Formats: sequence, structure tokens, C-alpha cells
Amino acid sequence: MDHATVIIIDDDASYRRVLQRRLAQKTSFEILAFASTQAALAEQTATPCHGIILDMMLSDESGLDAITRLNHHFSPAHLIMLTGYASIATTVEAMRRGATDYLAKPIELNALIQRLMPEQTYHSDVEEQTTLTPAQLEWEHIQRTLLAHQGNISATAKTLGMHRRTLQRKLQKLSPRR
Amino acid sequence: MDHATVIIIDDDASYRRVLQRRLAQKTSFEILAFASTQAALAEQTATPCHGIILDMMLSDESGLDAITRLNHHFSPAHLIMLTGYASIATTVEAMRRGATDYLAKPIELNALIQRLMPEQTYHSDVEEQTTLTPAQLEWEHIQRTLLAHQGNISATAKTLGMHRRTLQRKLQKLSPRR
DNA sequence: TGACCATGCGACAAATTGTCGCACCTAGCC
DNA sequence: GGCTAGGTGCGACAATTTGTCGCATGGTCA
Repeated sequence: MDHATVIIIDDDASYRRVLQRRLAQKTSFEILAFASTQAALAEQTATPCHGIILDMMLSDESGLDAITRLNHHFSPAHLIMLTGYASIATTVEAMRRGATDYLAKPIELNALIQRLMPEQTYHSDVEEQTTLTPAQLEWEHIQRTLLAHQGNISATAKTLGMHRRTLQRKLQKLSPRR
Repeated sequence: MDHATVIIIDDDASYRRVLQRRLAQKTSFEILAFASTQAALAEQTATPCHGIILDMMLSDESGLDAITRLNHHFSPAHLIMLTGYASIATTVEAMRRGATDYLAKPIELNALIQRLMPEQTYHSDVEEQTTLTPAQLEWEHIQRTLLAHQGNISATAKTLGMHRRTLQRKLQKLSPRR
């Protein structure tokens, strides 16, 4: 039995529970799961924290903003961002703030575990690279602009020359990646 | 006049030259441009290196492998990866190896400069006027891809994941103007 | 409290894309 | 020549996406 913990933070209750159960099955970590950063930070941890799996789109705040605090509080060996809305821009931002990894949902459990315990195997497979589709390129551009405007949708839509309603709709869809 | 240099490494000669000229125009850095990492490393630098702009797909090696050596040799304040084949996985890998930024081509000059000198700017007014619309970016991207396929419309449409009929129609329209 | 702004979202018209099909052209080959 | 295999241009119609308007909610500031 391992005495280290892995913390999951995701506001999607079913996703969180499934992940918790399956990680507990396949690893020897103690898996704690929370719906918010606050809840996680309130936790008194006796055991060291091996990893944190953090959703990007929390209902009450951006996962980006949580990175620093979580790192500070738990000093995990791995801080893995997880999101269905992945983009280069947010990846860069997350890594700068101290994330150690960034994965796009849906992710296979084994891939996640491998990122959590890279000591075993893990050859950094730099995946197949294809030229971007216009949709992907647009997504990246939108994400970059959005970040430059601190997430302000109205302002972003204006500078992109796009209707706010359209931008909203595009953002609701998942990342066009893959 | 600034005494710091910015180094461009890209094996595409025309892209490299255009970038060099335009950066020299818009900033006060001394801009050096090389086709390979070796050529850059051979350079004797008297002035400090402010930034390195590194293409991911060099003909003789992966830009990823160059990151560590370049950082070691030049200790730039910014090491910006540039690629036409962006993916989350390579972004993560590049950031881990010491890149400070990662951008997908085509990228606007102003966006690049902003990443090079984040201290300045956030004059939102300047930025608002120079941000390309998604349609403009797409146009650039289509033109690049078309060139890469020697003008073959069918092949271009396929790699862009776009219907040939749609590409035809886009090409019939004029370049989206600002 | 009121003015202001950002946001989420429904609804319907306008515009763009996907799809199928067909004719024409060129190059390579038996 | 006749055959085949792409590539191209374009019409037509359905499917999807965007533009536009409107309204309700929630936060901020004075």
C-alpha cells in the first residue's frame, strides 16, 4: 500500500466519481476527489500528495487560477490539467503557472496513469503531427485572444469581428482537436 | 538603441528573412537569423540574447531537441517555439524542456512581438486594431497550404479537412480585407 | 437604487458548407 | 486510338452555421 494521495478536482460529479473509483482500482494511491479548489484546500493532509488532477473549467473559477495555490499548498509531484476545451494558448499558460502536464478529454485511464507515474515506461510520444485544419487554427486564435482579454467574451468577440452569440456557440463546443 | 539580440532559427529561408526584416523594423533588437541550430550555436555573441524564435520542424532535427542546448548557450529571456503543426502534446513537451512560449503559424507579427516583449503593451487599443479576424487567418493558412501542395486544390482540401467544393468557393472570393 | 456591462440562451432569418452529380481537360499506358 | 485515373469548375439542394434581436440574470460602482 502506498501512503501518498492523488487529488482530483472536477466539478462534474459523475466524471469525478468514475475517475476516483477507477484510479483507486488501478493504483495504490489514496484518491481524494473534490468539486472545487476550496474544498481541496480545506483538506488536512497528513500524507504527501503525489499528484493533482485538475479540471480546467471549474464552475466557480478557472482551473488556471487554482494552479499556484494548489502547488503551494500540496507541493504535488505532478499537477495535471484536464480539459475538453484544450488549446495551445491555455496549455502554455497552465505550464507557466506550474502545471506539469496538460491533457485533452476524453483521455484514456491508462494514459492518465502513465502521466501520473512516468517513472514506469513512458516514452514521450510526440504524437502524429498534421497541419492544422482551419477549425483548429481558429480555435487556437480564439483561445489566444480570449486569454489576452482575460476571458472577456464580449471584448474578444469584438476584436475578432465576430458576433458575441457566435463566439458563445463556438466556445460551447469542445475543442476541434483530433 | 537596444543592444540585445533576438535570434531566429527557421529552415524556411523566405519565412526567416521576412520575419527578420519585419522584426528589425518594428523593434530595436538586433535580429540574427539562421537556418539551423548549429549555425546559431556557432555564433559568438557579445550582446545578451533577449529572445530566440525557434521553428519546430527544422530539416535536420526536431526543434524540441534544440531547446536545451540553445537555452544553455544563450540564456535568452524568451524562447518561443513556432510551428505549423501544433499539438498539445508537443506544446507540453516543449514547455517542459524550457520553452517559454509556443505559437501556431500563421501568427501575426504583433502577436509575436507581444510575446517577445510582454513587459510593454497590453495597450488594448493597439492590439485591438491589429488582431486578425478568423477569416483572415484562415485565408493565410489556406494560401500557405495551397503553396505547399503546388496549387493542388483537391490535395489541399483534403489536408485541411475541408470539402473541395468549399475550398473552391473560398478561393473564388477575394482575400478577406480588414 | 439606478446605470452599465457581461453573460446565457431562445428563436428565426440569412449565409455558408456538405454532398452529389456531371462535363471537361490532361497525362500515362496498352 | 481507346482506356483509366486524377484534377478542375460549377449547378443544385439539403444541412449546418452565423447574424440578429430580445430578454432575464448577476455583478460592479457611485
